[in-house]
Amino acid sequence: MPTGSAEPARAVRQRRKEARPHELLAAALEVFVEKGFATSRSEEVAARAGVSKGTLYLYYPSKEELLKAVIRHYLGEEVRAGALEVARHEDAEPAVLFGVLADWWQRVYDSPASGVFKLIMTEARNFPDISAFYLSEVIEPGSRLIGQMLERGVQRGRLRPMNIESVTHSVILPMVMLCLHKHAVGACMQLPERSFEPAQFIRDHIALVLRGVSVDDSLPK
Amino acid sequence: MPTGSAEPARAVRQRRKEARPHELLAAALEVFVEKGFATSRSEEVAARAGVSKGTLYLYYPSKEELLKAVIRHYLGEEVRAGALEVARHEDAEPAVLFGVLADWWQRVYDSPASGVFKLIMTEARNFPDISAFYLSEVIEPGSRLIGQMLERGVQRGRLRPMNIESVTHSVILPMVMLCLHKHAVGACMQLPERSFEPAQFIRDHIALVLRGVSVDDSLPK
Amino acid sequence: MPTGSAEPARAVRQRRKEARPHELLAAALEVFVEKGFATSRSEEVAARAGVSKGTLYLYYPSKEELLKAVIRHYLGEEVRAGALEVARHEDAEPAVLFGVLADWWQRVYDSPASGVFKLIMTEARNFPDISAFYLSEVIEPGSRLIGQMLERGVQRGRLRPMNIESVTHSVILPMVMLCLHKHAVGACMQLPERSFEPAQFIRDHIALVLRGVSVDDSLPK
Amino acid sequence: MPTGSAEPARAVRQRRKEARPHELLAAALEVFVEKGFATSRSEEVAARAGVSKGTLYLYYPSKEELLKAVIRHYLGEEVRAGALEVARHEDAEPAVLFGVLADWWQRVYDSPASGVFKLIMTEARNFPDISAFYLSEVIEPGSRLIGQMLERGVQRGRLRPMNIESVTHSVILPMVMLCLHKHAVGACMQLPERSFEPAQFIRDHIALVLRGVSVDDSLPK
DNA sequence: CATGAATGAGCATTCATTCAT
DNA sequence: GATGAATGAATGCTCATTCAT
Repeated sequence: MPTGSAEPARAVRQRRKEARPHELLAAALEVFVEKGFATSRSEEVAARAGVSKGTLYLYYPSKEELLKAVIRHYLGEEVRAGALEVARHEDAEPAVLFGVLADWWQRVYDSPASGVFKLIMTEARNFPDISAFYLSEVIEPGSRLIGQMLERGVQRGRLRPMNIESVTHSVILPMVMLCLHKHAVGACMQLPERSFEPAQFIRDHIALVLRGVSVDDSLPK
Repeated sequence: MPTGSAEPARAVRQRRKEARPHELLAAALEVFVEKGFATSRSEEVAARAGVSKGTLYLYYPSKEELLKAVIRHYLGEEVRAGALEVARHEDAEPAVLFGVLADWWQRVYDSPASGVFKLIMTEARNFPDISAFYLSEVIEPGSRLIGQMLERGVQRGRLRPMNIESVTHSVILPMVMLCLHKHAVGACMQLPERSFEPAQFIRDHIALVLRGVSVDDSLPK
Repeated sequence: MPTGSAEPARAVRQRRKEARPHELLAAALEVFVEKGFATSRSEEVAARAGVSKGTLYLYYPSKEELLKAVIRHYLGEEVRAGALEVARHEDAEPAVLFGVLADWWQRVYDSPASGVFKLIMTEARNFPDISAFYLSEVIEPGSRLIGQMLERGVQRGRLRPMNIESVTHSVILPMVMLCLHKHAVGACMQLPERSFEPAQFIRDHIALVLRGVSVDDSLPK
Repeated sequence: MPTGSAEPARAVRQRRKEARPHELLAAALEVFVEKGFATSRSEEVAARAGVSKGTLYLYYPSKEELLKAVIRHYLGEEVRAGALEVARHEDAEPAVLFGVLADWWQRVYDSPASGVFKLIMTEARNFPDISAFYLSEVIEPGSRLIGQMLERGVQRGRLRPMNIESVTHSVILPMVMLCLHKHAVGACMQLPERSFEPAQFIRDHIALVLRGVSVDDSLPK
């Protein structure tokens, strides 16, 4: 038996085997966001990843664990990237930092990761693990990051004194909502007439908040 | 023959029959928001309304129709009330109108109706009817109302020229998100330390946006 | 209170009360034949008789008892009538007796009683009472009647010697089958092209059998 | 590595998978005929085929489709076989052809296929598909076959001129009725005293009709 | 490792029957 | 008597999970 043909095959097999978890997570995210966790059939996840039902269970012991893995994977990754980005501009002007923020949201909104927010809102209550993870790995660090950003701006006299908590949420909540909307109503209905432009909204909203918190003489004329 | 004893009995029966739909809708909203539509058992809805499984189906032909009825009932009611409220202050100052808005959101947030927003985000994609209803009965009239409010402010020189669309969403989205959060992560996790106060946030956020769109010299010093 | 208006009302009520059982049986026969016993809803029977669900149970203690009453009523009645008719022509020629038979079948076929045969074939196995009733009240006396008719013809030299049992069934079975067909396939499909005429068939079939059992020289030329 | 132990296992599995549909159809026919379609529990069908509820639905998407498959399978098969048989004797004497007919009916009566006639009478009205199938696949070709047989007999001067339609039905209807009876009254009641012998009846009836339609001088003395 | 046939717990829905009015 | 609201047992069907191949 010639091994010449087997070796590349093994290589491909090897590659597949390593790629599997990612393929499965991607497929699962897609299906879960589309149909909701409870109404998603594990067979469809498997099919969309190009494997059979049985194979899915080789990698994740249950549908629930798969869900948690999806959330951990996609959210952890994006948040870490965002934190690094902000850290790199630590000393920048508020306007610059807000720009970095807008960029990050734009990226998240455009990526599949945006769907994870829908999953969290949908499933958090059924799976407290998810709430805990979301709180400790996303909300907490995210809020701290933005809070520090705002506080530094205040200290430097570029931003007005404010309720840091509230403003932080004023920045974050509409962005999360935008992601949710994209995968909920937005996915099955076209907004009518004067259609809504997410990319524009992200910039506009960040700018609006910036204006709202800036000291008067730093406002753009 | 004294009918005195029969009358109240009939009255009670009658009252129940009329009250049933509302009791069922309330129970359904509760359960659907808590567990998600797909994982809610119709028997639990019935039980929480104090009736048996079968009775539920005497009033709503299917779980799905029950869901739609819940959304139509709670959302329609609140939106109508809000529209009337705003209409009554048609000529008021932007600040006053924003105050009316904040009050309305506060009421919705505190009422069970807040859960409907979670239902919509959760189920819209599976039941396009819901998306259509939400768009035509909530988003459309709500946006128009706020849009007009903003435009009038601009015309009178109290508000800066702005992208009406974006600002409208900047006002609405975080409020919707707040409702969602209340019934998702918020329902099973206590926010830690510097705890988040929704009532405060509603006021702060509305004020922030107001500041962001006001002409400079009308800003509170 | 004037009793003048009450008296006729009582009379009507009385009349209704007495007519009820028949109205219910007629409605039940109709519905049972149409939908099959198991798929018939007792509410529909009641509705078709113009009363409410509850009233039905005032007259018959269960759906099953209603079924048995239907069969007993319609079948007993027709068979008794047929027996009398035949008895009245006891001494007639075979040809005349066969004519009486054809007339009886024609009447049964045209009346709602035809449906009872479907009910029996459909439900006999689930309710052995029905089989027993059918056997003892219909098959037994009917066969005996026809058997005697044939035997007398043989004794008088008008009919050939034959297997009485078989011929009896040759007479009866297609007639029963005709009734069944009327309420089964015949009720939801039109026979195509050279359409089948039941009235004609009844005559033809009886004639065919008569010819088959007649002594050669009594055959119509 | 010896594959000797793996092969039979796969073979068994394979064999089961191929055999399943037939096993299920056989079990379904049995149960449906016994209890009636509506009162048959799909779980019992599965159990009688030796599999679990879920497996049934792996092969047939619903109880209704299973019913149609049963009818199509059993009836189609038998009718095709009968047609071939008759075709093979195309030029034979009427008496021979009638013998072939009697044989076919005897086979059908003895086989489980006889139950299908009960199913058709029972369910046709609830499922018009079944009526259509029965008409086009059984009644139509069957009648044509017998009609041609009779016509050829007339042309050759062996049979009297007759109403072909009626005689065709005189041949068929009692046979169908016999099948019905076997699974209805016959299945739960023993005919008393001078017991009825189906095999004898089939021969006798065919002979009776043959005698009824033969030209006088060809009648058996 | 991968497959997909088989399983059976779980749930929506129906409807005969009851009973307060 | 008559009504129809309420009940809950019964059953079709789905789908996560297992395991023999």
